[in-house]
Amino acid sequence: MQSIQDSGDRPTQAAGELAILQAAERLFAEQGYDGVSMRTIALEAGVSKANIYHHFSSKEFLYHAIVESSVSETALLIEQLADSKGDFDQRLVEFAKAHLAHLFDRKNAAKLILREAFSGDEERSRQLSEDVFGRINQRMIDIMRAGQEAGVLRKDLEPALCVILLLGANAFFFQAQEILKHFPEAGFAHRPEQFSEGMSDVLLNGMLETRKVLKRGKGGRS
Amino acid sequence: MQSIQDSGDRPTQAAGELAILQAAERLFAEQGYDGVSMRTIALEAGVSKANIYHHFSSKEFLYHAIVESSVSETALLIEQLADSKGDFDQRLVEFAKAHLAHLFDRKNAAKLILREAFSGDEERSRQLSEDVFGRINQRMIDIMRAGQEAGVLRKDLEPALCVILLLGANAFFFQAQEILKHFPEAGFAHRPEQFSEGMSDVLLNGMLETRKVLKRGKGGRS
DNA sequence: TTACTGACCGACCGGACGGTCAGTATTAAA
DNA sequence: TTTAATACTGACCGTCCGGTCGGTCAGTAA
Repeated sequence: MQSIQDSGDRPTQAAGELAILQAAERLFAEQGYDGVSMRTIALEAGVSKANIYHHFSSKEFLYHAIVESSVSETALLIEQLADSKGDFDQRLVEFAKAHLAHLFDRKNAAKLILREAFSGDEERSRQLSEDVFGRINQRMIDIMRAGQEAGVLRKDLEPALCVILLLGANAFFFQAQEILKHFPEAGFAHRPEQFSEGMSDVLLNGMLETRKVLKRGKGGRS
Repeated sequence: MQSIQDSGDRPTQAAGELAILQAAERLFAEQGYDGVSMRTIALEAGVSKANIYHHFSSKEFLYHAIVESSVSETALLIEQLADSKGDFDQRLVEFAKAHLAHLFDRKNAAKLILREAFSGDEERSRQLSEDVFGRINQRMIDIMRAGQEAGVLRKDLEPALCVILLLGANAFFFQAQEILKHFPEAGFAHRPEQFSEGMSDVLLNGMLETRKVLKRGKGGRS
């Protein structure tokens, strides 16, 4: 539940340091690097600005500490998710659902990483590709390949494309949720797992060799 | 091709004003509101900082002028796209392709709007919902409904979900392209229209009542 | 008691920020 | 050619920025 470093990696973590990290993570996620001042972070954390510099050598350093913490934690969790067992299509549906749930669970970290990824900075995006996306992308591609060899997944599709469509749909829904809530017709905007079901339904039906009925109570309204 | 106000809405538009708008659009799209200073815009536009204030009353105002210009232009173009003729599935494929092409064509405007949409600001996202996304979303939903009544589109799917999956896939690809380029397996990262084909293939096969072969040369490698 | 440490603070620095203003070119109608 | 408006500029303002510095204080080990 808590965001940053719940168990100490040092014997005694100063009370202020944790407060700083938590406040900074929230603020950076909400307003971006340039949108947040060290004064605001200090105020939010209930410490002096000088105290931040006692723990972190610069604003840049503090920001990266948070990003990297989010990155490594997220990468780990998602890699674990990708290790699920079961049928190919079952695994995919479960993963999609868990992945989306994770995004909302660690909202700030996810926002921060997406912000970082889409910032347009050449160096950052390259590094993120290696640290997070590359690994989980490769993991997912392996799963897709296995699905193809098992004769379940269509062989004429690029595995990477399937992965991007799945992860992209989740990422987009996560980013756009606030906007989707304004659309009266998009009831799923308020229920991520409902979106997940529908999304998996469409994508899997488009990607599998033979169609499958995923929903139980299939009778739609009207 | 040019970004902002090619035909004058005033008899003589000051040379500087256009330069300001173009520079500001590019910079805001690349670095966001907080990341760009009025000094930088002035320098890039080749005018004095005071001159910007002669044409625009504040930084906020300049920013909104650009966002709104991007919004109205984009909304118009996309609504026109949605008016395409032909078979239901043909229309959808064509639209998806044109929509993605448009994103890349008007890169700065698209970046700006997405930035604005996902900024998390309650008011902004609400306004954008009404001004751009709401209208084209509704237009697309109508098309989907027509597809359902014609018996082409699966009736057990929420139309809004189909729309979001389609537009979301494009938006995500546009945002993530720089990152995708780092993935050796994702060849489509360098060719948007190739992504468009694959994406339409999967989505349509997942959404149509009966499957369809979209690709002509279907034999994939290996 | 002394010596030392890490956590923490208020006050301050140079510089960059958004924004203003008096004044100078430039243009076009009279 | 005068006049009036518009386009434009350099110098300047108060504020806030990231970052520094001298110093306080509680804890602890010798």
